[in-house]
Amino acid sequence: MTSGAETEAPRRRSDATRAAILAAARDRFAADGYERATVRAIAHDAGIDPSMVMRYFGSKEDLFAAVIDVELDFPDPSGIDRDAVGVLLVRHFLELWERDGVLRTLLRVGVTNAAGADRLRDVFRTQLVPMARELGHGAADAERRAALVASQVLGMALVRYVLALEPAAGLSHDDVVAWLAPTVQRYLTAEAP
Amino acid sequence: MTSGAETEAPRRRSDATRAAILAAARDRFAADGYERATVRAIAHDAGIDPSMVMRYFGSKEDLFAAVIDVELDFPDPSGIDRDAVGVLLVRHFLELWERDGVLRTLLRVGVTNAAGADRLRDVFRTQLVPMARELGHGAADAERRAALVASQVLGMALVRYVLALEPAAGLSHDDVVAWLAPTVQRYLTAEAP
DNA sequence: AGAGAGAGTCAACAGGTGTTGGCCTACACT
DNA sequence: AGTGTAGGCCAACACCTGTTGACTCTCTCT
Repeated sequence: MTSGAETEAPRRRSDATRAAILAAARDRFAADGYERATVRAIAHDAGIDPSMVMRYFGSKEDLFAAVIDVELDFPDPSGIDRDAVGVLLVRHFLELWERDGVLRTLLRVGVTNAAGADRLRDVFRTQLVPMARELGHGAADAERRAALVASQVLGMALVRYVLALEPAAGLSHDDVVAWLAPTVQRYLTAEAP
Repeated sequence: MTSGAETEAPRRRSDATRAAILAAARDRFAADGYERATVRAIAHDAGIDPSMVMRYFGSKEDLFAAVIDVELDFPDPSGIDRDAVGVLLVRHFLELWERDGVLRTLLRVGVTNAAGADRLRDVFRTQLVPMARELGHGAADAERRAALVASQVLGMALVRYVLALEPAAGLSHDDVVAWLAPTVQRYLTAEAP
């Protein structure tokens, strides 16, 4: 993230610590899941005392909420090329998954933690469903198609980043796009079977 | 493990307890994941003392190993109908997911627990890869195709049973088959892109 | 009937967890 | 220079975890 908005320099030196805690927490949650990512381990990674985590974020749960509260700029659904939406979406997801660890964190934690699952459903509802609606489907149909897309995209993320199932984890971006884009394209634009 | 050696009826009344613990553990692991499924909670569900869990299974880890050690009879890969493999596989998976909770347990735990992830990779390697090979693909290609199938099938299980993403969770079996079977069919039999 | 083992309970342990409050230190401002 | 305060550490708390060993009950076999 290049901070272009802030014209003033970071006055408080606490800002650096706060950022360090957030980064350490993101990585630990992504690597270990919610329960096994201990406050002590996160504090150790950030180079500070565990009690500082509480002072800055209140509780472990609030810290996790702060981690998953970042923006996940999806492509603008309005005016997308109807025939290229599959390629566009798969490529975009690959970049999103690999840029920072937020989506990986979300997936790993969402499986056991209610707040994580909520946020995941939220991403689905505010990003994927509008895109399906933009392609001209009614409300119920759009939700169904968005869910199908989610199943394929999340499934690939699962085998690739969480389970690290070897052949999937080693596929190039182009390979993934070549195989998955037609699937996503069909889920979004093909006639209902 | 089907105990083929014992021809006699279950003599010991401990067998009932053992089964009760296994069932309670399966459900708790599936519902809460590995860490949050405590030995105390499992024992409570099974109606016995926590120490009995240890006496019967040695440790929590061994208990989990026993839970995921059950057979998951997949369809015989030899002599399958090449053009119907998509429908066959998706329908079979739906039944497998909903019959007992083992696969759901595996998915939920596999995300944070190494043993669960191992077993999941094992299922993939011993069941899905041979099926791809049976369809005439070389070793590397078969693994790639099997991984693609796994991504779609596990992804649907994820949104449907773990995240309970509403439109997906409410789809009928026929709907799921109608949408997913062509995807799986393409991953297994279409020419590589 | 008596003995022995199988099945089960109880209470406690050692270690790890999130969380809290008191104390120290170093900097910024007057 | 003196002082207030933000930033940080330390030690402890209450609780929960997996796990253990001693004890009791109850059936079965001789």
